[in-house]
Amino acid sequence: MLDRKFILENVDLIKTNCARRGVEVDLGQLVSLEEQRRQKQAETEELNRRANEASKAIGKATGDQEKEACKDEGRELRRQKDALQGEVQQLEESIYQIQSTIPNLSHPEAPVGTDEEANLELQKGATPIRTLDFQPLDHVQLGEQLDLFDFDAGGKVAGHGFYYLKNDAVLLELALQHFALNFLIKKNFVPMITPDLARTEILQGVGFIPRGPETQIYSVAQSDLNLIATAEITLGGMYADVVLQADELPIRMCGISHCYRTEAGAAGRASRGLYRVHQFTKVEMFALTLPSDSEATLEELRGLECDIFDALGIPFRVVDTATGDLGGPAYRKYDLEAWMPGRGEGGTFGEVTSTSNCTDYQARRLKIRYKEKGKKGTHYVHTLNGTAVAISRALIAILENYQQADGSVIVPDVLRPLMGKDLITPNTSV
RNA sequence: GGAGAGGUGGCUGAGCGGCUUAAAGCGGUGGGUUGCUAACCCAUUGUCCUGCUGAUAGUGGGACCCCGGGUUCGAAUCCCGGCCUCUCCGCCA
Repeated sequence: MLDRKFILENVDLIKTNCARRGVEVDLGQLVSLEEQRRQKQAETEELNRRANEASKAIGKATGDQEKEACKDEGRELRRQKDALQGEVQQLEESIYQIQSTIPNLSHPEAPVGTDEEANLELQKGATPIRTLDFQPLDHVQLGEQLDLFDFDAGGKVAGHGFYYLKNDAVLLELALQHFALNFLIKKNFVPMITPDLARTEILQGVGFIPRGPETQIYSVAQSDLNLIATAEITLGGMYADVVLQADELPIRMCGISHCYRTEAGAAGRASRGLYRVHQFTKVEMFALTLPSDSEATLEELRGLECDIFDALGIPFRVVDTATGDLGGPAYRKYDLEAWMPGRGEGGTFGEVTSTSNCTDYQARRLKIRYKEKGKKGTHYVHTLNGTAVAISRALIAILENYQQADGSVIVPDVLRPLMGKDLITPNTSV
């Protein structure tokens, strides 16, 4: 959420930004409602002040008659105040509703465009794409041969989009988690395993909209709990309503959680197998920084994501996400897209990680602030998030890139000690 | 899950319908005293919204004693609901 004062003082800027992001917002309505709200708020406070005065007068009043007169006056003033306050509250709700649909500002260098077509390729990973002298299989076929997944059982037990990992896929998942964690701990991230459920209020603070008609979020019946879509929710939520000391920043965490997404309306092409699923495990980086540090931190997170996929030996490219594809909270976002030889016709890049600088957009709603010693007032921190490893997509990239003509899959160097084997074949499978 | 107790400023902790402008202590900040440190003395001390005066300084108003409702002229204080914490019991990997 953007600051209301800032919005009112920069209507044209916001308008331009919304247009770039392909978001329609009735700013005129917001301005007019806010004017009314302020007016009525001031009147409410004045009535309240008078009512407070009247109440105090009762204590000092002498005769019964005088007291009754004061009571009547107080009653009447409170009645008027309550009525007006009701109007203020209604205005406030309408304003908040508009305000929360306004996306974050955009980094001046973010490519302008309405959708991912406008994303700008920034760099390639260290690993070149292999030229294969055989027809590559996709991860679903590989998994079938190697007995790594059970999509049928997933469908039977939980429905389409769920799956079982089996045999070496299980070892791969754990090895990937462990690898990412070890890597990030060395980079001073505090490792965390977070709850997989969170309150609606927390989800909203982070920028997710549970329980709406087009929500991506599963919610638990007869409770205020929702299955999280990313540990960003729980890691950010940890610090909701907290005022930090400036010298406690930056705070850097990496959290492992399961991620649950309804993926409403996303079924079909290019989401075969593990690519678009309702549940997966993810190691997520999350950072709280001083505003002056967030841009550098975003570059650092991007670098770490590159290092991880370079270490895994997976070819990828990095794209600077176009304004229209940023979502609400991100000021700037980079995606890593790994080469997936079995995807589409002859292979395509598929998103494997994503890192965003949300500036103060999440912090404002979550009320995560910092204060500097000896200085008055508080400021909102900046929040950033980035995928270290989303296991399901990383599995696709590993299986498809490391496959060999005979259908076996070489285990990436860095995972061998964690997995206890160099090669996945039908025979070697657990 | 059941039964009790409780949630007050950065912390400890009083207040239990108007004497609260939330006591007191600790801590923090500024100053004083002082060979150094410690101790002591004085002053100061939150957040959010908002009005006014050229202003991020000053000054006035409103809100905030876990959250949301209610009673009342008036609620930290009474009532209801929620959340959380502690103690005991039960259940459980």
